[in-house]
Amino acid sequence: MPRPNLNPVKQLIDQLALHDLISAEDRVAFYELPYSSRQFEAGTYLLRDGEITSHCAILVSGIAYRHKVTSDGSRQIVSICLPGEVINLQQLYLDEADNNVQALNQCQISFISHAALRRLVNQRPSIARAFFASTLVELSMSREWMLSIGRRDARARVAHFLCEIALRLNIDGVPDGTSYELPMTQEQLGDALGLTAVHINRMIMGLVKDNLITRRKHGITIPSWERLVQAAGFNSRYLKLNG
Amino acid sequence: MPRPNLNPVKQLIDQLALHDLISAEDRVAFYELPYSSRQFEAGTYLLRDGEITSHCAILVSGIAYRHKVTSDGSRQIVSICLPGEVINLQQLYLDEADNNVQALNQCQISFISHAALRRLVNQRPSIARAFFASTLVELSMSREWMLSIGRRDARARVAHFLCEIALRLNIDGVPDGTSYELPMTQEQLGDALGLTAVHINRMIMGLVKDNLITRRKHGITIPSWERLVQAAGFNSRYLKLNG
DNA sequence: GATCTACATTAACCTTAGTTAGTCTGCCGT
DNA sequence: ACGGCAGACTAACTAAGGTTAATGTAGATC
Repeated sequence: MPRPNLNPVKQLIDQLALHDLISAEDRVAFYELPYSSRQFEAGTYLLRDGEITSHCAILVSGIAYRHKVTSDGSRQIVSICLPGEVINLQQLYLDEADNNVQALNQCQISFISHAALRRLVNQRPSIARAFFASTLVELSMSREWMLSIGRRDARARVAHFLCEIALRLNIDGVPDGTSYELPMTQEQLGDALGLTAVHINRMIMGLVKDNLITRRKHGITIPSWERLVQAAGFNSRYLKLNG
Repeated sequence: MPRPNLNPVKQLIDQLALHDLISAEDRVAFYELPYSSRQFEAGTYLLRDGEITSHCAILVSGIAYRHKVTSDGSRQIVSICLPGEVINLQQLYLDEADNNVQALNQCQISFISHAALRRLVNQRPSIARAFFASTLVELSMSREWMLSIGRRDARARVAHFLCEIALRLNIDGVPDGTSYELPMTQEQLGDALGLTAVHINRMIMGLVKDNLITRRKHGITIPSWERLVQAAGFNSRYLKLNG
């Protein structure tokens, strides 16, 4: 159920402010941007490989995933998009999209025209800088994801993923007993972590058996953050959340 | 042997100009930046995890690799840096480095102070934009790398890597018979592709046997670009080299 | 030339994760 | 209540890639 009065621009600013200061004047300038909003059902493509867009799409509520497909059809999910993120920031300056984004659950998207955003960014170096910083963080996250896929074993990979999402949803820290909804099938988890759904299932069962997580439908609960972090070899530094 | 009169700023501009237009005025402003240069031997760390830098380091000549290490010590190389790239652009706006960069062969690095570069970028939105675009391309490359590690089999992974490097070194295309030097050990290749050195060896031997590549020391020759591309499932779109 | 060292290469064997093929469960629509 | 379906779960088997260990080879050092 989408909350009715989420302000897209506020979401975006809050996201940018995670990694850079946004002055009061910048905020005012931001709030002058015109936008329009739409709801999309789970599964809808929010961006398609090859697409050329005229508007930036801000994910206001819901969760989406970004993925690429090899020439022989297997899929790799390369990131999870959470609210506040601009789904197609790449298209602001590059032409064609080279990846897909799909909604995991119902998503509200707000659109701001490239022209308006480019103008804002050209007039306000500090806003340009905030977008830049946020893209640098995205790059940092993608490097950690590579490390997971390339070098962690399946169990640590799953645990690491669960840690990352937990922390991104609870940026001030994850007290023991924290729960969150992860509306992903095990097949999608597999595509995210470079594994098969069957093996994801084995690993999840293992984590549950060892009481590193508990589950209820798509809800994940973390009884002990420290123990999960340990199993994952997780270090949150790459998320750049503190400072 | 480093060529004596490489101009670091020119290298940087050329790199940026791959993905965005750089006006004559921007170039002039660029050339006013003060810099200093140094040579580093193969193996030297050019950036260390945790480091805070005061200068941007432009790779002027040579090849370097960026890597991260898991808590239990295995290493994943997450990108290859070629001349013109700023090795630590992240540190211009974020504090601590969260990855390492090491020289693969002898590298010339030129340093420009963060302060000077920030000033330039603040005064010239078009330069800010060029750095942004180049970072977006880096992000795009890292996504393709994830796709390789997560979903391509070992043989395609090696072939894909060889394709990417060939094209980045020969941005106008790779005619049949193109050769290049890849100063990487098989262990480093393994760390780049999420495989072991032993298995890299098996795959390389296979590619040689099938005449997809030929070798001489660290030199790679590609007899048929089309066949290598085929074996790799390679599509260069993600490199954003044309347009 | 003798030796050292780093790296490439190969073989034999092992482990992790993939594959296939099912059953089970809960939810949805009628 | 019924059937249909997507997704979770399991088991048996396979295969890709990892591990270990040995041999080969070319430069570098003395």
